[in-house]
Amino acid sequence: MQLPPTKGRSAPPDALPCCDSCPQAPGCHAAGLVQQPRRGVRLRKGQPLYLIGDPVTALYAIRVGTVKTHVTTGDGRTQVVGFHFPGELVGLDSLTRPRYVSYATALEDTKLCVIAIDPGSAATAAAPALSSQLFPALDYQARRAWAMQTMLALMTAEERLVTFLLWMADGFAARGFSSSAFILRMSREEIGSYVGLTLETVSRQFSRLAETGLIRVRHRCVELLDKPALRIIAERPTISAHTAPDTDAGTEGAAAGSAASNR
Amino acid sequence: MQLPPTKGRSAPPDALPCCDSCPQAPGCHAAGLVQQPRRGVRLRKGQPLYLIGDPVTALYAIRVGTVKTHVTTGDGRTQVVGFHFPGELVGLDSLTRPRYVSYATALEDTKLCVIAIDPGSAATAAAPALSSQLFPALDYQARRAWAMQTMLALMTAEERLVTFLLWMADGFAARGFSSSAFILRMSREEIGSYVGLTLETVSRQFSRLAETGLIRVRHRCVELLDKPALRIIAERPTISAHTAPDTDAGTEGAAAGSAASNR
DNA sequence: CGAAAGGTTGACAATGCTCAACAACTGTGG
DNA sequence: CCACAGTTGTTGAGCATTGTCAACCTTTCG
Repeated sequence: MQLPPTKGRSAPPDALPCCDSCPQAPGCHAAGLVQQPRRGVRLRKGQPLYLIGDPVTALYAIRVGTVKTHVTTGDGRTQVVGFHFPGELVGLDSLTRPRYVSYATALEDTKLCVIAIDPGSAATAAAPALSSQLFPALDYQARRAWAMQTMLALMTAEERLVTFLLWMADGFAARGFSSSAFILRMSREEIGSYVGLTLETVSRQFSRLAETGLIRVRHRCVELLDKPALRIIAERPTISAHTAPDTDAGTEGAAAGSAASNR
Repeated sequence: MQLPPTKGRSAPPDALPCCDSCPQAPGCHAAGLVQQPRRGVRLRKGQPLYLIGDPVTALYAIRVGTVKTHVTTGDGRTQVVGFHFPGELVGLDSLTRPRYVSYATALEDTKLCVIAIDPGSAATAAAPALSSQLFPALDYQARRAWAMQTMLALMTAEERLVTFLLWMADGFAARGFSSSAFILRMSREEIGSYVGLTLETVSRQFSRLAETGLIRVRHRCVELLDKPALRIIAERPTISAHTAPDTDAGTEGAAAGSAASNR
């Protein structure tokens, strides 16, 4: 946690047992990605998996643990761009690039599979081989980025946090865990950075939701007490798939008529 | 502009001359995507290319014109998710899905190439065939979504608009046009929706930038008078690729020490 | 046990939104 | 070609949400 960055990267690549014994095998985004036996990496809480600017040599699949990807801005601010959970791939955003475009850091003790990438071949040679496996993962990534965009553009603080909690809940549910009581692996500051709020606002909104009886928070332990109500809050500014396709709502130019506004 | 949605889609698919005569041929994201001769579509200002929920039958490459992709939210608000310019692909975000996940609407009179997609095969059969061509486009899309995410999460109104203008300028420059004087094809409201602000704020910030002498605005006509100064404003909260990787700045856990904050 | 990190809460300020009036431009029909 | 209506853009005043600064509490971990 206080180790110099290099330490994390040189972590002993002890060979872990392969997918057969992996708890994430079903539903793993890396399933069948490479045939050769994979190496593993272990990270302790706070250790970096890779740094921005490092040469891209591998893609990682999480076996156990949680990882955040993040960047820093010109004026020293930190921006979390993603949280990654067991079965997910880390490093996808850098796949076509020679060097990583973000940091990846373990939020807790974490074990990962290393999926080696032929240096430089990512965008070209690897494409045919990987694409059928990678496509779903890329698609997933794109869809999530897209959801983030609409969330950041037009949600209030409350809506953002409720949405975030429901995303977390869905993630836990997908992995067979309770979706109504779970532990957040990240700090308030990291949550805030991710959803575009300050840590104080995150804390306040959590308190407010708790007062209302919708959730229950103690430290990083969260209970969703009224999921239907939460869903309503979160889905207020969410995309409506088929909003009356026959009305002229779809046509542009007439958009000014509607009371369209942001936030 | 006031036509029923169906009209736009049934626009006469008059066969346009192929890539040889296309002004966008160099740098076109669709270059070499499909061998067969392509059909074309023409849209007039305000006409939809496709509607959310329509079955995905094609990908489109813009020959001339500008297209916006947008969605509507549960409470009736509109969210612009992308502006698309000549040489770019439209419909990528829906490529792996059976139905379009957004609207696409022409912002001005527009001509497009139709790249037919075997229904349902997008995610599977098409993958090997298309991937090598599609990869750059998907990568580009991912990178842009990512930039949007950081912009929406931590930029002020001024920073967002300057960034937007510079993006536009880069786009024009890449197509051989002046990057210091150009015409915005979209309304203030559409710009605002895209960058997460209200149209009033957009207007006000433009005025303020004009007062400062950094830009010059009349209607939709924009001149960038002091691009270096604009760059400084925009890059203030922008990702720094290699921020002193050796200092402890990269390590997490110590992040609390730095005055990291959002917005 | 004590220090450090993380979380909560309060007071205040400011950015950006809402409502509203008005001005400028576009396009259309007489 | 002009006048009008409709649309788009500008500007102002007030307000609300959220950020800032700061103090204090709680948990964790050495």
